[in-house]
Amino acid sequence: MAAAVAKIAVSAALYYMDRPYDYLIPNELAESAAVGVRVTVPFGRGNRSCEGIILALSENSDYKKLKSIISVLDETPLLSEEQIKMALFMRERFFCTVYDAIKAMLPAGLWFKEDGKRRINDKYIEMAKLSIPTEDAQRLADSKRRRSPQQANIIEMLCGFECLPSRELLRFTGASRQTLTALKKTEVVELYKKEVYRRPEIYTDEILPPPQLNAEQENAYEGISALTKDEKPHVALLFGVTGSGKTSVYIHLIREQLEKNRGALLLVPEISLTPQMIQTFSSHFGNTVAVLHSSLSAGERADEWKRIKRGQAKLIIGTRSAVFAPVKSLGIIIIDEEQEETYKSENTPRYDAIDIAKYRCIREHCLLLLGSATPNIVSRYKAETGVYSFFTLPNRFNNKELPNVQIIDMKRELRNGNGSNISRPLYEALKENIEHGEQSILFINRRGANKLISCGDCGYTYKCPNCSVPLTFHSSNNRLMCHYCGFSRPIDRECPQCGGILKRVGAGTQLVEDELRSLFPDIEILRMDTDTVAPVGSHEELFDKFKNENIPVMVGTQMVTKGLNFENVTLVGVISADQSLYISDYRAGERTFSLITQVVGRSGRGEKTGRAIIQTFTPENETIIQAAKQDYEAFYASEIQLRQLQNAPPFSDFLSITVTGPNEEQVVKACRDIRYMLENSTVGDKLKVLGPTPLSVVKVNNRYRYRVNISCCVNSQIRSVIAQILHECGTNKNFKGVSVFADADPAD
DNA sequence: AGCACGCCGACT
DNA sequence: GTCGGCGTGCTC
Repeated sequence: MAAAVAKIAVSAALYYMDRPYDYLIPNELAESAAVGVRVTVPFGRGNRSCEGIILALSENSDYKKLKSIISVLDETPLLSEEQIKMALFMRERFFCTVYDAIKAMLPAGLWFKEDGKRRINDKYIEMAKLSIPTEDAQRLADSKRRRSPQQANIIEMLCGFECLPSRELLRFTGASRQTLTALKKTEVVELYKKEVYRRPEIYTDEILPPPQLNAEQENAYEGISALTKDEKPHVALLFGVTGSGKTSVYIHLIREQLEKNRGALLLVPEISLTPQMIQTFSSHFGNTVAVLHSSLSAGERADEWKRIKRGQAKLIIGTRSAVFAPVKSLGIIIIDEEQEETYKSENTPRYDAIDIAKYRCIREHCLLLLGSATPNIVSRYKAETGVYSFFTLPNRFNNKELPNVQIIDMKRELRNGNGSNISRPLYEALKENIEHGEQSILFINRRGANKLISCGDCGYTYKCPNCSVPLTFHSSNNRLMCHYCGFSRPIDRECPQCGGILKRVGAGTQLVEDELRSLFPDIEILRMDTDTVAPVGSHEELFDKFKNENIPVMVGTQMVTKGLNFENVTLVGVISADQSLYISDYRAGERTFSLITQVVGRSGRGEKTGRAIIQTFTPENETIIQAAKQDYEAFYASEIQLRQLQNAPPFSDFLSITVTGPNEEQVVKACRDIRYMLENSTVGDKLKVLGPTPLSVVKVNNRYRYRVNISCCVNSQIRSVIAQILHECGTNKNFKGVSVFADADPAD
């Protein structure tokens, strides 16, 4: 008996009403309605049609009044049974709908737009090849030489190749389209369509041999490689100080897997900041590499996806969402710079790529390798307690010396009458570097600080009318903008309140650049921040310019800290080390340590020993001192004690339930109700509930945002209580007008 | 969310 | 009498 009923996840379902809905399969769709295909179904009172995906087939249903599937959208299933299982896992783990999970798992290009029209088509090009044996063709070409030289040229050219794209063939021979068509008619040449991939350009010249490993690297490689041979899935942490050559170890591990005909997945925090890394991997693995990241066009993304699915690409390098790549017989997942927050998604589904990677490793029997120069405290703790295997590369490659680091007290600078962003010692060092023709990088820690506009007389600042934040100045369009809702307005000539003079405050890149220009008027300065680098690939251009033209100074935010190697950079300045310390988040210390360590590591990558200058208003701060010494172990030792005292991760997990809505009292009230429900639930005694607390930016787009924080040891029982509460919030009329979502270990 | 069903006020 | 206000409840 054929299946008559399909269990379907529908797109219109909100979290609290998300469950498999049963639909009848009409006879004419009996063939095509398979598990994993998308369908359209009527849903709700009005029977408006919405998209769904078939999760399972069944012979009957407990439900009496079934509706029928309207149409089937895919010829072949988009998802395997295994991927459907993963979507269900994601729903449980990240409090999202099955459909949200599936959307995150597939490349955007595979989807119909909501209007149902725009779809990514396959791309074909026309190819030409000989349809007669080469010797005959050669003779034919000779005989045609006088009467039809164009035809002869084409035939001759094709004798040297198996096949050629028609376009190229015509371009090289200078022949016209008609000539080629004539050859097709006489059945000398065959024309056919071949599918091509819209591939993002990657550099492949010749395949380099794997790099030589030193004893330390060899050791780590051997140990990790042994884990890949175990039946049991493992997680390993590779702690390698900056410059210790983690990448070389990765290359050997990946190579080993590819040789066994297994796939490899390499996740990086942000592709645009790691062009050097991609180039390195391309030069070792050539065309088996696929690159996945957010700035690919829908077509490119869909094509890379196909190459992976067909097994043509075996090493996939990508950002967070690449963790879903359909790699054939996966052997290893490597997550580089695992402490980075970019692996956690900030919008629905709020998934953590590391959790997904662990899930895949268990299901697909492969190894998960987390790599970092400054491991996440939780990961390091798991390594210590034996949950993860632990490997270290304690020395810089070739035992290169660490940069000399100097901490500058900015309070003292201020007392000595220097109110600028550049301290005296930093100025001296820059001057010296410029004189020696060596390069310098200045890093601006912009978390928290921004380019504000304020009145010099009355102190007036511009506020966003929709959000509770000041507006920041953008030089690219000369307007004041809100980072949260996108509101913008032109800048006034004078203070709208008192008519005074408006000026810029805060250590924005622009401001530091201006200060540098007045200190060093004849020197070229490169500025790198989100203002200057909007278009795709422009990071790379700027980095190349910096390197090739030997520009003396580069000023930038976050993006100058990532894995770049510039041999001639011998000075790194951290303009303001403090800002990220004052964010009320248990990760603040960890983040600051990692950031400073990374920037300092940019200095002295070449022959010469580098130096670094860290400017701070709190020179006695332990974290800053430890980062200056690049002493991760000392930092870990003090941080883990602190975590124990605070009962923060890894000693407890954090979860949050966030409520947003246009009415502040109502939002706060909803939070209180949720808190009450949590405390009086069956797991109430296992939770510590805090809040309601406002988010750091309490109002965005005219919606207030408050949250209840839960500290506990998460388990499925607790998750199901939270799911029940979310369900209650969706159905109970007291929660009308507010929206509620849950998040495991929120970043904010 | 989005839509129908339902039960009370001012209109041809 | 009835057109339409938005409160209530459900979605296979």
